[in-house]
Formats: sequence, C-alpha cells, structure tokens
Amino acid sequence: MRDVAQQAGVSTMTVSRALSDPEKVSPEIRRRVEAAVAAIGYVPNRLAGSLSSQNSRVIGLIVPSLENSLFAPTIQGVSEVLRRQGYQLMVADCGYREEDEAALITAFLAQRVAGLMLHNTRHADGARQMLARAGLPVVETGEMAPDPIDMVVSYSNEDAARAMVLHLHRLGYRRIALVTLPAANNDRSRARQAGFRAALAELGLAEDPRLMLEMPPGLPSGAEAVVRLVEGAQADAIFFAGDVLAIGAHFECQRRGWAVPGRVALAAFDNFELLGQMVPPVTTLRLPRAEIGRRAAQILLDRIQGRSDEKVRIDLRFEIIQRASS
Amino acid sequence: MRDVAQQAGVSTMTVSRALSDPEKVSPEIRRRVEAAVAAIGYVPNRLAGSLSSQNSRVIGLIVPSLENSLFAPTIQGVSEVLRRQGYQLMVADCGYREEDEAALITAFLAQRVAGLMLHNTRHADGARQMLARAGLPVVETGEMAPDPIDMVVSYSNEDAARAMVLHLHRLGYRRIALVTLPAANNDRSRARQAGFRAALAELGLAEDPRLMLEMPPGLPSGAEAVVRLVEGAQADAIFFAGDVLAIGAHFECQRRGWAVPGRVALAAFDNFELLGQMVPPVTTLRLPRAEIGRRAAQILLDRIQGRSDEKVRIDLRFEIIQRASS
DNA sequence: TTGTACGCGTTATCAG
DNA sequence: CTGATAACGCGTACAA
Repeated sequence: MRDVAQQAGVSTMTVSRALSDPEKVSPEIRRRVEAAVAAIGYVPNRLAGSLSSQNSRVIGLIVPSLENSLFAPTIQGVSEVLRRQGYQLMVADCGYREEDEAALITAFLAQRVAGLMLHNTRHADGARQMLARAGLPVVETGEMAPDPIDMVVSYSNEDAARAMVLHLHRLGYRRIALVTLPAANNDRSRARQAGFRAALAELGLAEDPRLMLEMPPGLPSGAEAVVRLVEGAQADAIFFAGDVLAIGAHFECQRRGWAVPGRVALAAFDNFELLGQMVPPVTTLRLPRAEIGRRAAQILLDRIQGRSDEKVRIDLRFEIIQRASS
Repeated sequence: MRDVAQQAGVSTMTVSRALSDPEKVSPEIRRRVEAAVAAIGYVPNRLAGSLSSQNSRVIGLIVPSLENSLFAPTIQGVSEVLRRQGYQLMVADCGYREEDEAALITAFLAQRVAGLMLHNTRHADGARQMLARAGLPVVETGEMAPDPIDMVVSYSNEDAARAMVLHLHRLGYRRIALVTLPAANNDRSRARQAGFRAALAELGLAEDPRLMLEMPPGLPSGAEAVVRLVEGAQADAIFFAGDVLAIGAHFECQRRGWAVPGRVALAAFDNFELLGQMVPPVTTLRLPRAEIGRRAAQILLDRIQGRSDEKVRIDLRFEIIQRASS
C-alpha cells in the first residue's frame, strides 16, 4: 500500500479510504489511486485490516460431515449470501463428534471469524463457554434448538416426523415403522423419534419396539431395514427419517419384486431430487435446506453489521409431498 | 497475551514460545503459562500471528459449485488432511464462471491464504497473472491440465471417456452415444468429448452428430436425452459423461418399460454409490475423488512447509466398473 | 533459557 | 477532504 500511495502521490491513509470508502475521497484522487493500484497489481492485506479494525469478513461453518450431500444445499445457500456481501466462508466438518466441534470452534475463534454457523445443536460444555465469553454471533441450523446458544434458523424435526406419521395414518396405514440414524450423537434423530412417538400416542397406537430401527447411513442400510421390517415385523408403511435410507429400501423392494406401496409403503424425510424421479416416486418432506443457509447467513450478517441485535429464532417449517409410494 | 504473560510472570515472548514451540521453554514456565492460558481463557490471534510471520495456516478452495454432490468427496478429503495438520479451509464456488473465479482468487490472495486449490483448469488471463505474481502454491484438480498453473492432481477425462467407449464397443455395441454437460465453460466436458471422438476414430466408426448431445445438469435432462437418442437416433448404448444424467435416464427407461440393456445399454461417468444399487446396476468409472482431495492437500502442504519444491503432476487414473446395465 | 526492540500492513482518531 | 500518529497482537532477530 505504501507503493500505491507513493505512485499516486498521497498518504497511505488516503489510499485506504479510496479503497474502502471511495465516496469519502475526491474524484481526482480516487482516479489516481485506482490507476496506481492497477499499475502495481496491489492486493490489500485483509489480515492487517482485520487486525487493525478488530473485525474480519470471514464466517465459520461447522457441519457434521462434508461428504453427506445433505449439507450441500445449505452450504451453497450460505455461500451465495456471503459472496454477495463480500464475506468469505471457512468450513470444517466435526465428524459428528462434540469434542472435535469444540476444537474447531477454538480454531475459528483464533482466526477471529466474525460469526459462526453450527449445524449441531448439542455442544461440549467448553464450547458453549468459549462462545459466550467471546460474545460471537452464532446461528444453529440443524434443529429448532430448545436451548440455543444464540440465534436459530431451522425447522422442527419432531414436528416434521410427527406430521408424516399422522399423514401415513390418514392414508390408512396402521403398522407404521420408523428408521433413523443412530440417535446417540444425533439430536435430529432423537427429535424425529420423539415426533414418531408423539404421533402414535395421539393416534392411540401402541409402540412396538420391532417397528423402530436405528441404522447406520448408506443405501445398504435402507435395504436391510426394509427386509427386517416387512418380513420380521409386518410393517405396512416405513418412514425412513434419515440419510438415503429410503432410496436403498426402494431399490431393495424393486429387486425383490415387492410392490410399493402394495406390499409396503415408503416415505422419506429429505427432499432429494431423486425421490421424485424414482418409480414409483417417493412421498417425503420438503425441507428448506438452501433457504436455511441463506437466512442463517443473512441474520448473521445483520447482527454483525449492527442492523439487528435480536436473538432471532426462525422456524422455516416443512411440507409433506405426497407421492405414489404411499 | 499480555494478560497471560503477567499472570504467569513472564514476558509475552515467552508465552508465545511456550505455545508455539513448548520444547524451547523450561517445564516450570511451560506449566505456569498453560495454567494462565486456561485461567484467562486466552485464544491466540492467528491474524496477528500470520501478519507478523508472513504465513497463514489457511488454504483456499474454489469449486464450480458447492451444491453438486460430485465435489463433496474431494472437499471431505481435503478437509481431513488439513485438519490433521492444523490448517483451515476457506471455500467458495465460482458458479462455473471464469470471471467469478478470478474475483475469488483475488479475495483469497487478500486473505493471504498459504495455498490454493482450483477445480477448474481454465482461468481468466488476469487470474493466471495474479497467481504467478503472488508466487502462491496452487493445485488444480479437475483435469490433468496440459498447461497447469503449478501442480496438478487429477485423472485424464479424455482417457477415461475413451476407455469407456472402447469398453462398450468390446461388449458389442456399435451405435454408441455420448451425453455431456454443455462444453462451453467446461474443460472436463470438452475433454470427454475429445476422448469419445478419439475412440471412434480408433475403432473406425463414423461420427454421427445425432449421437452427441449436450444437456444441462439434472435428472430430467438425462430422461430427455435417453428418449431422443433411442427413438431419434437408434443408439444401442449411451454413455452419460456428466452429473446425474445417467440416473435420470435409467429411471426414464424404467418408466417406459425399456429393458436395460436390452433396448439400450447405459453407462455413467462418476461412481455415485447409487449407481451400484439401481436395478440393474449401472456400468461406470471409478474416479478417485476423495483421494484427489487428500493428495492435493498433501502436496500443497508439502510445498508450503518446504518439504518439496517440485511442480508435481499426479495422475491418479481411473477404472471401469462393468455392471449389468451394459 | 529468557527478554527487548522492532516491524508486519492496515485502520481509528484526531488535527489541519 | 487529507494527513500524521498510534495502535492492533503477534513473531523475528538479536542480545542478555
């Protein structure tokens, strides 16, 4: 920047102003600075800028996994909003582990991110403390956290699961099964199981433990689950509330020649585009994944830039997409 | 850090050393510093550290899209390696646009990233110049770039496409069609088309323009393509070299009751787990997506940390997975 | 092994 | 509208 200042015949302070707030500088000088910048190929040092101004234009995002395509729309949504406003995105995956999340939060604090987005809603104690002490704006997105760190943009996993079960019951199914990912380290799975139970209670149906399964992620898991539930537990409808389990089950039915929904009805949780194209297309929920990313990024920036100071809590809801599989 | 130094009764320099290179400091002092850090909840400021030491521990990654699940395994691979070595990842998507890529490169340079990973192998002129001037380590991953900026970790799109066409020919197919994404802004598509043509030439088959299609991404595109190629151009095998086109086509065949491969054989380019579970499972290529991410990250770090100064060029190859769809 | 002085490249602040 | 000066929080280089 010193070189630019010399070349333009002004002080570094004027260069700084010409670049960050062009209107505060005379047209003539602005022109000269721009010329000098172009001639020299000057690239400002945001590290120095952030250090000096005590605020960075970087947002941190921690998801359980970067491999799972589930998070892609959210990340894309975040990315869009940030880019439009000149912010950068730092991402990391915590592998569904609380301690790793805590370590990543520390690393992001060390980078002096301006705000943090967390998919998980369960956190190590230390993490909550650190964030509280740092006073950093935070948005959680995986679930309408009952005890949020700060802001939340999400949908209710429990309500969504409950609604789908009620929907299946309305269609006439009575032995409705639920398959989720392991609930041990996963708030979302737990909430979906709670929604399932709530619906059964509402409907006066007894809980049959054989109709609730936890399976690891992956297509083969779904295939295995459908066989166990149909042959072993006489399920007439299966609600796969996680990952791509429903897709695996659907293919397994096809391989075995089981009519869907004749032999068993299928429903999924996430609206992968794929589900609508399968034969038959699969009943599922519409969750506003990309919108969650966009809104979360937006309220974070609103807070960072002082346009708001509320502890926002946004429920973006969901919607049932009824298709031929049920 | 000053507070920590006071609390521990040492100078800030000693604190700095105790944290960055604990062995250079006496055990007694190390203990006192650690205690003070814990008591105060001190989080080092990497911005200041990087500014002072002129090197950051942040890597930049630019992909065409964050939404496309194709990039997920690569990003995950990158993330693993970086995290193990204490580096952070900054990501952005350029939306398949060269100018946006150039803008992002500038933004990353401004953040003083220690290295850059680019999926694209075509870049705006300005971008190449900036990178050359910055002398930043760069890895390109989308293709074995013939004219790389710096290092490359990838596979040959042309060879892969060529190999698949030869494979289909060996199986007896003679009217082999190719479907790619629009090649205008996409080096990979162009390379795959070149491979297709090379194979035809090798086999002494004439090029039939009706057997080469460019389609936008998405399942419906694949569905549309299979209909046009089978009914309009009597293709007996279709090689879908991009996105999820093959999956869309497969479902369309199912909807129409077209036997695969009886009526038409299908082959895909990427090894989505899904392809192996469909009925029938789909012939495709095995591309080392995650490995590309890991290796790319590794050679970047090797260079950054001075363990190597070669202009590495790694071809990770591919493999044909023959399945029942052909 | 520990400490001192200085500089990294910006921006905030205040004076002109 | 423009400039001088002093931080920002750390690491490098040397000295003790």
